Amino acid sequence: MQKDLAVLGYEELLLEFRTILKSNKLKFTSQREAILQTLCRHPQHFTSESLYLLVKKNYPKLNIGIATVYRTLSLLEENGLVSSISLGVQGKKFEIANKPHHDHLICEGCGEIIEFENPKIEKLQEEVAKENGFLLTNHLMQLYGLCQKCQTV
Amino acid sequence: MQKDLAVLGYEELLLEFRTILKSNKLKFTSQREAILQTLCRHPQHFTSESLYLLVKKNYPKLNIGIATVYRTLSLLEENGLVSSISLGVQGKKFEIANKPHHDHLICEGCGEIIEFENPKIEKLQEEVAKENGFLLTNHLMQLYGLCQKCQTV
DNA sequence: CTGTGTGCAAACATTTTGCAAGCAG
DNA sequence: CTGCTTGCAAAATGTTTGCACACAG
Repeated sequence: MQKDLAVLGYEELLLEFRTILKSNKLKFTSQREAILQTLCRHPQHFTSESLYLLVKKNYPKLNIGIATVYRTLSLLEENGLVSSISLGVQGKKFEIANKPHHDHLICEGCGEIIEFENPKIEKLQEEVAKENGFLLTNHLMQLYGLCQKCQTV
Repeated sequence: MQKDLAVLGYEELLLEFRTILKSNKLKFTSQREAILQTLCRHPQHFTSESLYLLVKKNYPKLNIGIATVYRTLSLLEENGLVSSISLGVQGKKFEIANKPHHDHLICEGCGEIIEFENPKIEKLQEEVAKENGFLLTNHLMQLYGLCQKCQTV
């Protein structure tokens, strides 16, 4: 259903976004552009709040509101340009979806997030789903632990 | 660190709870008992709200408050008697931790949750952690899809 | 008795919504 | 021009906290 985005640059994502907007009769605004641009230039994991603050800082003239950030993130997520993970304590985080699916290793000490992919696990997940009669659409895997640094503290 | 609870019945969990309370100089109250009992008798996945409503219904004399449910769930979770998963849309859910670790298959159609365990995946997760220098303490894996019923609708 | 636990309501944090004005197409 | 989009503030949601009274130990 959803186009595979592989590893896209900003230009391609922007084009993708404009296409989606057009086909839904939505408008391309400077706020939406600023949010997409910020997500692309900072391939980190944002909370709604932290993304809001960064956009505000980088585009002071825009006078953006937090509601717009929420609305745009929902829009981007619905269309597969952004994906989110919900961490327990740290709340929900978003990242630009310009690379293939991956999962997360999360340090409980310093909060660092490492991305990884493991095809063997993915295959086993498919098997589990099949055994239970499920048609898999998505999955979420987060490994919690201590990174090398935090183990020695 | 945490005792393995295997598959315990209510009596054993109750004893465990009382021991934990005593060793922390906390008190065994009828509210705490009612919450533990309700969790045991209904091995489903509760939200704070749904657990609150059920306890309220089953123990009308108790006149329990939602704050007590939150406080007790935190207490139980800290001590490993309850575990929680945070679902995207459906919010956070709790279940009694009287069986060994397992993960969840979640139907996006009807919300049904199926539990499973898969040692092969667990082993691969350990490997991923090791490759990244992580010391694993915990993990979360949720597979989303459509159950057999919902595929045909 | 003592100090922990409770219900209640207020406080909080986060996200959503209604609205009038702004602006893209 | 039209109607989608915005910022703002209010509302809604989910969770935590302060307090005076209750009650377990």
